[in-house]
Amino acid sequence: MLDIRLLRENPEIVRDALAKRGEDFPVERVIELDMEHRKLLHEVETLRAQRNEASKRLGKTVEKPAGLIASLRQLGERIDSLERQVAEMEAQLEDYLLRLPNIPADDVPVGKGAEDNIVVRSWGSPPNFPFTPLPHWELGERLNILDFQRGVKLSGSRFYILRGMGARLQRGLIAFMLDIHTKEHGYTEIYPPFMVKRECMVGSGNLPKFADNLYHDDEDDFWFVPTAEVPLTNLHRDEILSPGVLPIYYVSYTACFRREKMAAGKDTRGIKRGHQFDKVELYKFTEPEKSDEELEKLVGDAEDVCQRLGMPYRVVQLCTAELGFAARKAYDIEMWAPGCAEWLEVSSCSNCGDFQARRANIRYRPEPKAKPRFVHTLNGSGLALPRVVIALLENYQQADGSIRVPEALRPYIGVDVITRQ
RNA sequence: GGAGGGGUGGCCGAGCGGACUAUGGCGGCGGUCUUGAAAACCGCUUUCGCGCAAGCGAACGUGGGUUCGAAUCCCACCCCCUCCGCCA
Repeated sequence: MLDIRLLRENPEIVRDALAKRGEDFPVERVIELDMEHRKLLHEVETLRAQRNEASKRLGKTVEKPAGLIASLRQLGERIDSLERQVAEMEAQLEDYLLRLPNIPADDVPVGKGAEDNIVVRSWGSPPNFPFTPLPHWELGERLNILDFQRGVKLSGSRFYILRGMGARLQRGLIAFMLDIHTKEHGYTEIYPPFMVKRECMVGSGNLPKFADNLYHDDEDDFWFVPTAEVPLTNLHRDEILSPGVLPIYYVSYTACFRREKMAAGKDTRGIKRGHQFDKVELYKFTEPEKSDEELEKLVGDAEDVCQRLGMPYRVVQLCTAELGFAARKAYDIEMWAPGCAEWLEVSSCSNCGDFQARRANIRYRPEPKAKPRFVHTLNGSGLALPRVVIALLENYQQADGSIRVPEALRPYIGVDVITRQ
């Protein structure tokens, strides 16, 4: 959520940001509504002050004059009706504000699509195969560690089964990543609920605008998390953090659930895009002045995982049009997958500034007794599991279809090579 | 799921129709005293909105209602505790 004052005082900044993102939004209508709202609020508060004052006097009298009570009743009715109008306007205003995306940072490249993203660095080089590398779906089925048919039997398209060393590989990767981030990068591990209340989805920015990508339980109004970013953001919802506690670093493993309502058939092959996937997520709460440098460090923490796995990757800075709703600046990390010959997004690291902090009301006190300020929040995958599994299978495949396990991962997997069981 | 009890400021806890943003205590901060510290004593200790400001308004789990006026009375819901039932 943006500060309404920004719209009041510098609407051109908001309009400019929307144009850069390529989004439409009724900025004028919101400004108008805000003005009407304040006018009415002022009116109702003046009347309330009158009532409070008269009511206080009435309390002190003994005789309780009927005329005064009658006129106060009338005043009360007027206040009541105005209050309803004010509440209605507030609800409207809030709904608009909740649907307004974050303002891109000044150093975000302006662009219209993925082709305008900028590759900021690359690491490693694609392996040279003396044979034609296979895509992971073929490798996985030959090794009997991926089972697509039975996934569909159980749950339909975009579901799959990991079997034997496939499941072990994913589990090992999760433990491997969690260990790196907790032991070496200073993150505290959190195991959160996978279903959360509606307010949490609003706090993180997923509701009200992106309801159609979320799974929802009607009976109890639970929402399935599309990423651990949602529960992690809300860990400190409605809190004022004490001086000295920032920055806070959290890392969390969760399953993630997404409807992925896109063109049927897009990315359906393999395990690249399922309705359920695992992810290790990094999250930071920082002081506003520190969030830019913390984003760079966050990306570095995610890259570290790629490097230890020896996987070729590149870091891409997202242009304005590609930026997520809540983000003011973001980088993606993409691993090269030689079998399906594409760059796979294994991480997206964003600085959300105070956008989520405003929605979720997360503040901190810079000094004892100082006025609370909104924190900045950052999130990044560290990393998304199925895609790392894809890249690993495809990069480490051998001529006989077996998979070498990267050195660093061996303690977690227990074997040096994955072969057909 | 059933029965009973309860939700008040950072924490404990009083208030049960008007002077209550709210007694008191703890914790925290500042001061007096002291070579220093402790003790004792004194003072300060929520947040948001509107407004240039003075100031005004709002919040006692949440939402409704009664009333000139609600932390206080009524209704619904949520959460916590205890007991029972069920359960990985």
